[in-house]
Amino acid sequence: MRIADEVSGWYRSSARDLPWRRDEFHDRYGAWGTLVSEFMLQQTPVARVIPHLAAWLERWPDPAAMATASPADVVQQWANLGYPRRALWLHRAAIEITERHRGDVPRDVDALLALSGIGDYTARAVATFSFGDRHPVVDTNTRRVIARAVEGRSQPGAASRRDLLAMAELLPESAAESAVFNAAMMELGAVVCTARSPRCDRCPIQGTCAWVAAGRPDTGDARPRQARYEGSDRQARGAVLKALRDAAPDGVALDAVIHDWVDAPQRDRAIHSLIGDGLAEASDGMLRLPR
DNA sequence: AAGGCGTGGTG
DNA sequence: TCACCAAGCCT
Repeated sequence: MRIADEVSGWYRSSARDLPWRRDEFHDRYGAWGTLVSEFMLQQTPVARVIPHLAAWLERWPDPAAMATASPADVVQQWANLGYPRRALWLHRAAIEITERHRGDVPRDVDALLALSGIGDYTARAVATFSFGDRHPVVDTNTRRVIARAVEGRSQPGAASRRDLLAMAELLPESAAESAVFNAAMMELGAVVCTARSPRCDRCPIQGTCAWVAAGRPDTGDARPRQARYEGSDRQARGAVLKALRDAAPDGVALDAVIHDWVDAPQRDRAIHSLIGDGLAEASDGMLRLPR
């Protein structure tokens, strides 16, 4: 209760002005706008999402419009946002929404969870931030704030569904207040209670934070480490897909795809795994974005 | 359920 | 400089 009041109060006075927090954004794009923004924000920083979001929604203003696009168009428009499978999942979700829900983004969390590319975070984010319902919305920021303020640890553990219960404990009674609080916890983790250099001097709950009270101890970090990118298969996939985007719509001759790549077997693995994911297709000796 | 999956900014 | 990190999801 105390945490919610303090964090929500801080949020109301100092939240960043982001596109998806504006009334006109919701008036114009409704829950579809929220859904698209949440897909883009899955592991891509806010600053990189903003320039792409408006262009996407102008081109495909509702799920039915997106459902008529080709996978190639979607992957092309996704550009360099990263993790391009998300573009395919968003496209598939648009088709599912059109077929199962008459083109309207569902409000029910279970219906949202049943859509492609939507998990615990995105389903509850849409239900909460677009429809105003009362759910625990837990992302990496929320987990870090709870780990520190409540549990007195320097970093959260691996993501777990238990996190939903921990956040549910802190939620205000009213749906409207809980929506603000969910956004406020994410905002606090994003700009104050950051992963590396937390700005505790500017924190609204510094006085009640268990981690601060304990002297900000290093309690270790059990989160799984991200694998090295340089030299990885992921890097090769990224290079192949960039070549296909740059050469769209015709594609690239199969024997010329990232021809200078030093590790040839790795390049071939990348090509085949992209085809397996539906991010590329081969025919007539050419590799191109999927039609 | 641990590991795979892009890309770019930063402390 | 370079390892870390980012409004996660899927298998």
